[in-house]
Amino acid sequence: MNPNVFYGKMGVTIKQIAADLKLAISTVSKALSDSHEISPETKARVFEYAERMEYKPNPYASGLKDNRSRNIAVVLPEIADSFFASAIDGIEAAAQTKGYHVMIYLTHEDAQREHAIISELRHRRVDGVLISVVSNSSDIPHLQGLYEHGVPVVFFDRVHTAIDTANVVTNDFDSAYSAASLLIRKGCKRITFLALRGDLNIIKDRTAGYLKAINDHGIDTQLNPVLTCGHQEDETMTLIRQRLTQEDSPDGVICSSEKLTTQTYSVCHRLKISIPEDIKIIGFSHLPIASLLRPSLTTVTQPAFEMGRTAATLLLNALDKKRTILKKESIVLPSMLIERDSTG
Amino acid sequence: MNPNVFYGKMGVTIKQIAADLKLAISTVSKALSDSHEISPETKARVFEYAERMEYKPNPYASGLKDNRSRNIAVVLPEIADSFFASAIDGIEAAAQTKGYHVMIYLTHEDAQREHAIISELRHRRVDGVLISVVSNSSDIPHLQGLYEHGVPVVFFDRVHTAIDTANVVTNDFDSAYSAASLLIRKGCKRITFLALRGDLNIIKDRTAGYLKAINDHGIDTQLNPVLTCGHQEDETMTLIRQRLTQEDSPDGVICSSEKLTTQTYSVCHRLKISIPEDIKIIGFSHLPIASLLRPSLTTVTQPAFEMGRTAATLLLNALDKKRTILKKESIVLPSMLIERDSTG
DNA sequence: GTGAAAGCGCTAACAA
DNA sequence: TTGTTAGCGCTTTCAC
Repeated sequence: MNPNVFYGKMGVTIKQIAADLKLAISTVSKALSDSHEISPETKARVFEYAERMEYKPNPYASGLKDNRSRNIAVVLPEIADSFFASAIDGIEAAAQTKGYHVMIYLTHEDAQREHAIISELRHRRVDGVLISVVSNSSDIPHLQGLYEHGVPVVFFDRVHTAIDTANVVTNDFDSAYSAASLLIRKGCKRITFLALRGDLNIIKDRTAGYLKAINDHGIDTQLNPVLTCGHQEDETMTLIRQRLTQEDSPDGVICSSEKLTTQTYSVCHRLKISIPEDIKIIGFSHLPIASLLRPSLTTVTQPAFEMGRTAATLLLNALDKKRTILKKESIVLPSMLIERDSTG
Repeated sequence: MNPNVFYGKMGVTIKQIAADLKLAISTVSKALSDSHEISPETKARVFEYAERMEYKPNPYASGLKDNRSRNIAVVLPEIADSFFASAIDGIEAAAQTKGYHVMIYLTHEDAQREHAIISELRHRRVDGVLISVVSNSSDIPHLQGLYEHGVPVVFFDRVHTAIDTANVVTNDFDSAYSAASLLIRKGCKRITFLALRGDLNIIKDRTAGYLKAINDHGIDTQLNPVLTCGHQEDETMTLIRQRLTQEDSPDGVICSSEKLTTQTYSVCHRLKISIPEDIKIIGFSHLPIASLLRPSLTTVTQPAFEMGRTAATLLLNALDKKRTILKKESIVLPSMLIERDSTG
């Protein structure tokens, strides 16, 4: 069969159906939406014919009227992080049940890229935006603009509190507090907290929780510092290696992100520092295979799927009611501290 | 500030600009597209005003004309698998550079869901589709229909050869052959190949490569069987556990998917079967942290990012040329067998 | 109960 | 060089 037969064969339009059935376009439109002002016979004819022709309304044509596409955007720093992968899973689940479609945008921790993406989203390609930001200090005006122009925004995980909208987070402060307390309880005297450069609320909260625990236990803060790492892999690995080989090297580490966690493990493996004997490690990570690591990793595990689903549901509910301004609220879903072998 | 001030404040339209500048709509349109038939002065005025008003064309309004949205769909079994996460990364990278937008659909290994999604995509919400199918036996008519109705389809990884379009795969047969050869070389006498239920080309190819290796080495096929697992976690774990505890239990396992790999590791850990002494393991997996597992895992690692990017590029190039029928071709990107401790 | 017509935001053929 | 008009596919008044 010649493939060109099909070339450009588009779906049937309402116009086509109207012509074929010798009806007015509006009659067909009403019939298809099961309007009461159309006779049962006509409806039947139209339905049957539409079915046979596999008619499907063009979503963007209908959307043109009320300016909706039923598309939402998800803007993320990266996707290779299992937290974000699971979050997307949750978002997609919520979207599918509500008849929305999910567009993915990756910022790769680059504020400029994020900026470009946000700008692009002003064009009304999507009805709303779910975002986990690159940094707190960047791009507030743009996000604010997006929001003000009728594209609602819901933050999740990495939030901007400067913008008055809904967000979904986890209890970062408390989790870090618990993590530090665990290490202290396990006898660690020189803990290092690995923070992430970039002015992020979640990192600030985790750091604060850690410091509070150190303080509450009356421990020397000098010996239990915070080490701030960047997003560059080589640089960070070097930093971690230096820290683990210096004099008075730490006997406990809390890694505030998934990447930092795996990087720390790598360094320990290479330097043959044994976990948990020489050093105990806790990672903020959603890794499903934490238990298969060498040794199995004690984690603060975020409710990633639920956070994604909750954020999406908040957004979608608003959209369904055609509300583009969301009540400022913060939904906090708890993380879990799961003890495994890396804390001995 | 009262948030309601902004409620529903949409972007400026070309109509608005025309009215404000006392120009015809078409003049503005042409000016904005830098048409040669508009005077420099008018252009300047329009540009400047559009800039000031932050005018952005509505993508779906323009798309209505030529029936394009510049959206593409990516249909995947799951996202928690690091292969697919990386593939999305590659797809998104290609899309961003070409000005396309990526929509994600998750089938969760469910043929019905896949079917529903494919149907939905017929509605011209997207200009093209990248898909990694749930199964070979399902849904050919629907995909064919999609394709024939002018929505080009490119398969990647899990392909349908029944449809005459482009696809991107990796050298599954050869990789499995190499994997089996490695185990044989390492002295394994009773290898089990864990296949995945569901009529997938990649699994068939991997299985075939494995069997060929067994044959080529003149080894007893009875003692080196293929065990087919399902997608249900509990069921699969039980199956694996039974296999590893039976009489004449295997001294080598090749896991044909990422999930099977981690499940096999879990079982070994629980049963305290030591890798690689009691059993050697190779996994088809893109896991970035394979080296951190206990013990580090020998993998067949797919070029996930490249596969995604290549598939997207094929599709996008066709779309740019308004070709909706793609030449039937198969691009094969090589996987890498990376030896680590799990094969001793 | 059905149809004509306007309009969503934009492009493009054709007039002026 | 600029403006008028028609039309993309669909919805929604408003007439008949």
